[in-house]
Amino acid sequence: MTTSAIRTASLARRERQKAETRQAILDAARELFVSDGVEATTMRAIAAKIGYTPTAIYHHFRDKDALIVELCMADFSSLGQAMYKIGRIEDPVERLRRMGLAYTDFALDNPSQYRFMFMTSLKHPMLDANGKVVTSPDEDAYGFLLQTVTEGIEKGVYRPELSDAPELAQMVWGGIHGIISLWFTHCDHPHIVFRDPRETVRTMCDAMIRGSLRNSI
Amino acid sequence: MTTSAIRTASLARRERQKAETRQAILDAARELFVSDGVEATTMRAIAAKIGYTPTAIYHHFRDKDALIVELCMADFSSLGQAMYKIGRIEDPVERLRRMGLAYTDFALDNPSQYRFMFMTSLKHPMLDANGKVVTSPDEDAYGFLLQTVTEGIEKGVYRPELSDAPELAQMVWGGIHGIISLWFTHCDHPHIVFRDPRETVRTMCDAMIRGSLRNSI
DNA sequence: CACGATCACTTGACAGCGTTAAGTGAACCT
DNA sequence: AGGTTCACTTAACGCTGTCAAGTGATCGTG
Repeated sequence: MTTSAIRTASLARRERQKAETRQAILDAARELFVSDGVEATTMRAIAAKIGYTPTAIYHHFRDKDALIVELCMADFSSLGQAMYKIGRIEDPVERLRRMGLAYTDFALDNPSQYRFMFMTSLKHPMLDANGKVVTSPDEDAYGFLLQTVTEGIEKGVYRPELSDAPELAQMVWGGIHGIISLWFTHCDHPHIVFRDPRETVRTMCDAMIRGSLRNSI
Repeated sequence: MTTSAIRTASLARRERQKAETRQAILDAARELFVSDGVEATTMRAIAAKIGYTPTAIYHHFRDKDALIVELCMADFSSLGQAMYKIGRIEDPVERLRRMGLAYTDFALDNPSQYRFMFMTSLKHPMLDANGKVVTSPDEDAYGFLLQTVTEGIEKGVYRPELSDAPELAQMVWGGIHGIISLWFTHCDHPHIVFRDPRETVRTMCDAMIRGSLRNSI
């Protein structure tokens, strides 16, 4: 083994070890965020879970928010992939409906992630080292939604007054998001009997789509 | 002046003074909550604003949450009154539409209040001294909504499969809430161009109602 | 081999938070 | 005049996120 080979090998090991503790921090943080909530999870608790001191975390992440954002990015990616799978469906209206239901499943299956993905405004949104916003187009769920409603508009399936793709997209997204987030924050309300959010979303999608089509059925 | 008259007079003055500082705390808290947000507002800041020490607040409110809830109650009342005014409209469908728009106006005109009314889960919901939930029926906005959709169902204006009033109510409420809350948390998002939420809500109400009516127009 | 540098990590602290036990002093009733 | 009440203060507690300074193993180089 040459000296340079040893050098690179040891360097690689150092970097691998650093990456490992970084990942350990992420794993511990994710677990605590999910079980206790983001706000209630302390840097000290995350550190204790992996046997480090709290300050060790700051060698891997600028602050608590950066840690949250990092986990957020992974979640956006997996949500985007769930949307991507549905992209195959030919009919843009049926695809829109299915995307809505898949989005709802994602939210209800990952409530804690959903909370900090869509129910909080993160201070520094996901920026990479160059300061550019990180979103690979393959994973951009909103992009998929926008494209799906655009296809519908171009095909002329929607009523003529519904020609603004962003408005249509935000109507659908917002509508579903509202049912989900209201459920998350208020399902225990003593005076309101909440219906199963999946059912309500389904009903909403049907009503909203039916009311948006040119040929009302 | 009799002694008993003096007694009651001084007692009344004491109580009035206590009520005044209590109100001063509420006013200061409201102002800071609105300008800085609930989370960012500290008990110390509220106290400083009215020239007291932080601990003084605890003689009037059990904790910070109780302070928030107290303000919340006033806001629920004024939202309820806004809904009540619309109650006169005869046609339950048009009334529903107008309630949606009024709700949206309330939310966008009082963003900070809306945030902690509907976008956070309060630990101890509004309970009075007897432990009963405080909501005078005249001010229960959700009750008005429920009644309005119920009237529509009874009149037979909605499609037969939409016969569950709570589901219908939560569909409408959730849908509007989603557009509003998404706007609040994400309107500054660098990659998403948000449409005016009032417009989007209007479009949604139209589409949702059209898609829910028995006689699709 | 020895020496200085690197760097992941620790120590010990800081300021700020919500909250509380104990104390103070003016107004009150007897 | 003396005792009680009570709105309010003082001083602290334990908690948080965060950081400056230090440590020690590992490393490249004379």
